[in-house]
Amino acid sequence: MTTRPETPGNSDAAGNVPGGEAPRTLHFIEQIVETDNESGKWGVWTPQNSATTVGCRTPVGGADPAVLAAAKGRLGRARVHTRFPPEPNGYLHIGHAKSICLNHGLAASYGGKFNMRFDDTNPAKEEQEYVDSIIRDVKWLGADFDPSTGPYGGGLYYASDYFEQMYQFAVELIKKGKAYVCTLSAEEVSQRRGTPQIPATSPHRDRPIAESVRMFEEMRAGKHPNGAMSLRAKIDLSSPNFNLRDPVMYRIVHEHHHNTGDAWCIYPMYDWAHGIEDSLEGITHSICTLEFEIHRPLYDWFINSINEGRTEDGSGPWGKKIHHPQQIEFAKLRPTYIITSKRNLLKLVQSGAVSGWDDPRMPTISALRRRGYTPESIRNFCRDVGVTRTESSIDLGRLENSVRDHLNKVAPRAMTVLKPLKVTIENWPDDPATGKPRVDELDFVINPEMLEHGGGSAKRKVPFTKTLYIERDDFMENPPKKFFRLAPGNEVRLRWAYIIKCTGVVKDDAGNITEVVCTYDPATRGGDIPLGPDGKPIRKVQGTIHWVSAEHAVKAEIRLYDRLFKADEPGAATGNWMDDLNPCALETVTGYVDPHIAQTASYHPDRHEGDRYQFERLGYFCVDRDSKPGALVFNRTVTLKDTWAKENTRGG
RNA sequence: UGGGGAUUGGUGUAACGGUAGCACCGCUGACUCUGGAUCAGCUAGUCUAGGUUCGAAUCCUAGAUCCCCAGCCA
Repeated sequence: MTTRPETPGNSDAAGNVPGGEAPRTLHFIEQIVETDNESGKWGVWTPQNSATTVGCRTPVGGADPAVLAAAKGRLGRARVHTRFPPEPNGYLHIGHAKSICLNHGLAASYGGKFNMRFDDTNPAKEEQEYVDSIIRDVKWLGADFDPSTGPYGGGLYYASDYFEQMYQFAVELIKKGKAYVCTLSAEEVSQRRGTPQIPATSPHRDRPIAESVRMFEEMRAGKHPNGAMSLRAKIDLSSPNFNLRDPVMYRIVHEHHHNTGDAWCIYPMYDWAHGIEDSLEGITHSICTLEFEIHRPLYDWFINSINEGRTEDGSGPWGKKIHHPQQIEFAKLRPTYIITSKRNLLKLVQSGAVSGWDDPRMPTISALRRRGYTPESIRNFCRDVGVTRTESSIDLGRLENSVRDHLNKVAPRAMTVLKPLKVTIENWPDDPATGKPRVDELDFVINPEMLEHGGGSAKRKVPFTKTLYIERDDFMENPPKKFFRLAPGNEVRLRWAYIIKCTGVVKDDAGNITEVVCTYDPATRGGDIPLGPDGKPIRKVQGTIHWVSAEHAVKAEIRLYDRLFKADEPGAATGNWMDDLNPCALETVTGYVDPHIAQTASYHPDRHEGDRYQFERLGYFCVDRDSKPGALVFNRTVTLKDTWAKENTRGG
């Protein structure tokens, strides 16, 4: 059995931590990398190829010497160089996270480099806003591509920075008789595409080379309108693989580009551009999703065609051979209960079904961040689901479990009441000095998990007095069996405080319960349970509920999020995914927040994150960016597991 | 009815001709000042049919099912 290599850094993007969990078997791409490393397929890192590539937007100018030293440890190692190449035509979503973790994780595991590259070859769809958001999201996820801050950073690149080089290569292909200018309209090309049995046709594939060169120059010079002509590769009009039926390499698009402005009016197609981008950057393993598998012959054909007539030492008319990376495909991540198509996500945003790309109900990285997800939890999730060529769908519950797992360990606890019910402790004493109800300051353990993990017994105070709020769900006048919470005549523990007993209820004219009256037992303060003569506790309460002091708690807007879709595969049954939108995916309530949290919780614009907490017995919550001084807004990231609710529904 | 892929418990994933394992979900129980967490246990699987072999999830043959491909999108 093969297992993961030792990680040069402290932890890789896949989330493996030295000395952490048991070694994992290698997934198929790691096995390819290992095989390549053993055979020396890609050579080793040298000072030359370790330096940043031409076109890098993040040169290692004032780099931290320590980071550079780490990068130096790369020298002599087998070369592994990956990249994440999104088109900036939308926000990144959870599916992209898998690719980011995979690519960055590979670079980190094998002491290689990871490039961030924008595949920005279609100005009609791309925007600077998307470029900015993608950079923000990739960095936040922890896939540091900046060579001056990340040991595996290979730099930031734009495909559009290679346009001149791509153009020169295209001219070269024309001159080699491997490409020609075609004046068929898009519609005509489509009509002549043929069928699996019938070959395509093109009247222009034998256009004289000189004429194609001249016309291609005219295309670049802007002498022709959109769609008037295109540059096509001369491959095989009868190939069963339609990608090889003389695919278009360049089209005319008179449109402003977010990076190159108006410098160009011809733009390379994906297949032509992508291999060149990978090659120029020295990428070893060009990882993409399964639907590109059928493009791989074309990926290879283009690079081989450029290399035809080229030599290793650069002698001869065409110069030196260019690097030929290996394309590898894997199955994309498809979680249940969400959609990831950029077109449909855009529709959600534009239709107003959500408030924006970072609406916490969205599956985008920025939405998950706003919702309270941690980068660690997303990385762990991506590691857990694995990397294969099998198309599968992942239960969204696993993502939710992942963030619960992480937040359980790191989130401070607090008590907050979402749907309040007033509780009066009728035997609570007054303070003789003021004549008002006494205020008790009780100890509250900030995070019992950290306590267990040796993180100290950090505590803070929480005020208790005569009038409290508890959760409305935690009281029932006529409770079913196995209801461990408050009910008439019943005892319950108030978390970190006293055991109380319900002695009565107050109702309004309509018969609704407006208040619960209780007595408290002073001997049970702070969790103490009086011992009997036999040394054993004289009683045991089954339930512990959370509470806040009515006088001290602070009101806050709390947004309770649920899944955006109520179908595990939106649209599968209804035929229209919009029909499966969950109308209850957002419920806003005014809750009563622990006064300590109300004072200290804040949003951090620099990190685009708000403080995260566990509101005990309810779930994990974080401060939203809509918060204003004195008016906090919280998002519910995810609920806690609730076996009582499950039991309750099961029982009917 | 062309070509390219895929198929292991409910879900995801290991196995690389030699004991079908792991995780999640689910179910039991223990523990617990969160009906949380933690711990222990249980349930459940090789798409089908042939063949090769001492031995097949793995190799061969045939079939089934699902996904991708005929953008001047990526």
